[in-house]
Amino acid sequence: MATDKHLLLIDGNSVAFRAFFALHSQVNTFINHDGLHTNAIYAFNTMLDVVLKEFKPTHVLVAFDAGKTTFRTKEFAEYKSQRAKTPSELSEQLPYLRQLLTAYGIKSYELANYEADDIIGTLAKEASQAGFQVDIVTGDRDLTQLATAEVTVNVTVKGVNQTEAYTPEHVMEKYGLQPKQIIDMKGLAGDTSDNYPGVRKVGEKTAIKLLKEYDSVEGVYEHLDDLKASKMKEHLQEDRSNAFLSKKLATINTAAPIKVSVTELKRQERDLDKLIEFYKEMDFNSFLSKLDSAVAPTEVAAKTTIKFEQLTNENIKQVLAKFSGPVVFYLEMLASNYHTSDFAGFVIGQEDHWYFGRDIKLLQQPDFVAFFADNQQAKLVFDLKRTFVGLNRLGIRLNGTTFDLLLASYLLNTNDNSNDLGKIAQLHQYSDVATDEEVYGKGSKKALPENETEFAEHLARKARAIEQLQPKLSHELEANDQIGLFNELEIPLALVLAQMEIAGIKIDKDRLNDMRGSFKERIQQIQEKIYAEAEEEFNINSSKQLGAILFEKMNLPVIKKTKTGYSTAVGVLEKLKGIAPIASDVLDYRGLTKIQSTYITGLLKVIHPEDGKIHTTYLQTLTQTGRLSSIDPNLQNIPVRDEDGRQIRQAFVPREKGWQIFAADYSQIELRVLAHISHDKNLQAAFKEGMDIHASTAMRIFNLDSPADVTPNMRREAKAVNFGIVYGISDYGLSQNIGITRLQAKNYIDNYFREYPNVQKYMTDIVQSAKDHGYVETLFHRRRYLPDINAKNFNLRSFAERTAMNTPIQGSAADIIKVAMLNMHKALEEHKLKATMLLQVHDELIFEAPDDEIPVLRKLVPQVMDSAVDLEVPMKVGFGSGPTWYNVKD
DNA sequence: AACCTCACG
DNA sequence: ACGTACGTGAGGTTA
Repeated sequence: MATDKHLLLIDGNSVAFRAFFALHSQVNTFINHDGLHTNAIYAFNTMLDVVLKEFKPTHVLVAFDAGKTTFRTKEFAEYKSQRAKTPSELSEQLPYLRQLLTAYGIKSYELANYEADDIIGTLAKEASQAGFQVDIVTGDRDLTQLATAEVTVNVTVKGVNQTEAYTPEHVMEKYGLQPKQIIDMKGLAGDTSDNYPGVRKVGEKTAIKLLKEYDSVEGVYEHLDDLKASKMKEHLQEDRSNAFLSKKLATINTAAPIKVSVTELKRQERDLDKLIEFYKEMDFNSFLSKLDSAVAPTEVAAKTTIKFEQLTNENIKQVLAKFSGPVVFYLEMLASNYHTSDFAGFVIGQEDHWYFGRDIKLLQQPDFVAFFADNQQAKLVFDLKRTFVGLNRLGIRLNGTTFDLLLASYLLNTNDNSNDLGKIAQLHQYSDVATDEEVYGKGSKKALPENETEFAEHLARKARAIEQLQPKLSHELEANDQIGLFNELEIPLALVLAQMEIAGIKIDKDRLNDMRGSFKERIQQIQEKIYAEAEEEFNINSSKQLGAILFEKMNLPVIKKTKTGYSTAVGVLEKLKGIAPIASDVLDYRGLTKIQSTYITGLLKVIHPEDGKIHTTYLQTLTQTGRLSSIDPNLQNIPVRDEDGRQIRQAFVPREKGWQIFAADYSQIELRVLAHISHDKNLQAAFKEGMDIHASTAMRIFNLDSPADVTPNMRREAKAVNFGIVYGISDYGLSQNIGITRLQAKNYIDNYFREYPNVQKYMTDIVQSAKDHGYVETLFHRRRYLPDINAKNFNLRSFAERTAMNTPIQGSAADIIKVAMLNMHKALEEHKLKATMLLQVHDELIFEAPDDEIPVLRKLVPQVMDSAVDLEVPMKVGFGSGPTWYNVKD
């Protein structure tokens, strides 16, 4: 494909717009020293680097819109008139984009009365006739009408760093239309964002159907008489002129009177002096340091120098004695699992005195051990839990941590959930530290740099970044009213989680091995049955092959399709059960193989060879709501709903004979949280009276007088409504979930909101608050930004709205159990119990304890969990114990 | 690496 | 008209 004639055309306004919203959540952190917003410039620059690298064009042009009036507004005064004004934070950035492009040696162009689209269309045509390969980059799908064999239209997805390439084939795949029919589709469907009408009640779907039949708008109207009488036909007739007008508006002009020719667009070298000046003006330190490494490519990307000294047995005493005030400590482990990873090295220091060591035994020197144990000696770290576990493996107890850069960054913005110090530093405008990928590489090539100085300097830079970012992030936490959440919840919780991970849970390996044998036989039997039914052998695990068998060979009805083929998901197979026994067998097969691969062999693989336990890793800084997640292995999704899978829990046992597993869970914690934050009297009454909440909801939404009138099916439906409420309900979602019509679902929801009016008020208010502030909060001030809450795109916006409703509920529940865990950990210590907290599964805590402590736990655990917070409704905690996790019962 | 499927709260 | 339930992780296949 390499050619010496490759033209890249960028739709400047459209990409700038996408760039602006890609970093919209950070619009107030991307401000330069003159108070100029820079988020769109930054993201635009990133995009530019990506596409230049990807397409390696010889010629480049960025086209901009010239102004509001164009030949289209002459045609149709309302064109784009509904469009909200470009935010001033964005429009102030546009002139600087031109500066950036100039420094990059790239021409930009605009033309009075024409839009950027028309410039691009005209040049694309001209260039492809002149033998150029052309790539267009835009955020606007309308441009896919320009796709040809020579012209590829790359539409930005997920921000601006990724594009989807529309060739004519891809347009066909996506829409089932040829590129030139895109304008016919727009003609019929109209475009709300550009504010032209199309035909009433005709959307993309209907338009595509019509065009497949009649090819074009003209074709549709020529054959209008063939259509049988319908509302749609009436609309088509009435809106005929709109359809033709809309098509005209959607059509890109490929003969605009432009004054540049392709040959003038040859890409020039970047003007490094200009670019450096520009980046300094914008405070783009990360781009600056990249530029440095481009100028002097052998050096690690960082712009200042750093000094360090080797730590040795001889100087430890003096080094430690000299410290005063908070000390930064960073321990490096390269492998993904820190419970088993080798130690690579460490750095310790303060105020630009950094001490580096590769020999981990140095840390075990008594002065050092005492230093770590000293609660009065403040330490600053990155990833406290990881550091605690690492030191614990060396027999060292870490106390006195006052700051964790990773945790602080997560609380400030859960959207930036990287675990890489370098990346996090960059997000906070600190660029003097490389990312691990830059220094160590990735995948199989990940390794320490050969040059030890480079390694030491990388660690020293990390330490310095922690120290320098601490005041800024602490200040931001304070501004967000999150100091309590940070100091009193997440920091101490990191230590509790670390100790749970370290404790691990004992596994009965023999039990798992026995199960492996019996599952293997059952799988074999059912596999043979399926082969017999299919009359051939195939890979049942392959949804593609399975689809071919079911829907092509056996001709079963296609219920649902996925992007790539036939869906064979549970719901589909359930529907086929009645007509084809093979569907039911495939379901059984899937159930068994899932248990076998994920839970039996999967868990056997991660049993620690020395202690026979499984040590999971909790991710404390990942979820958007404040929940934990569990990996390597995930112990938060061990089967419980089906009996076959549930038996896996028989392998989770106490670490010693004469001990038991004890488990306690919050009942309906999310609905209780909702009752609390909505102050809804009716919902609160149900909890205060200790009613069965789903039955209570059923009585209200079905208007029943007595609990005895609630049928099991009513309770089931009411339960689904309660779930739906928590998730941010929609009639469609509810109707799908319980198999009723959308109208019925809407009816249920209306009834619900009538019975629980303050819940409805909460939903309305929280969405409005999210729109006003850009984020929502939990009871404990955990924050989630919702950059899409004001999006024009219906899907993005709706999703953000549901998230706004759900996050305070799910997140507050997460806060509450975290408090309970802290208090529980303290209580076990205070009561000097041997009992150990092992696992957390969102609303549930699992312990192991000697038999004689079980009666103590039965009182203590519910009491501690109950009193974690004081809500307007009571908490309820269920609990039980038994010889294995499977057998816990009251 | 992306997709599908399915395990949990 | 739009097309969905909220939050996760892992194994297997396919590209």
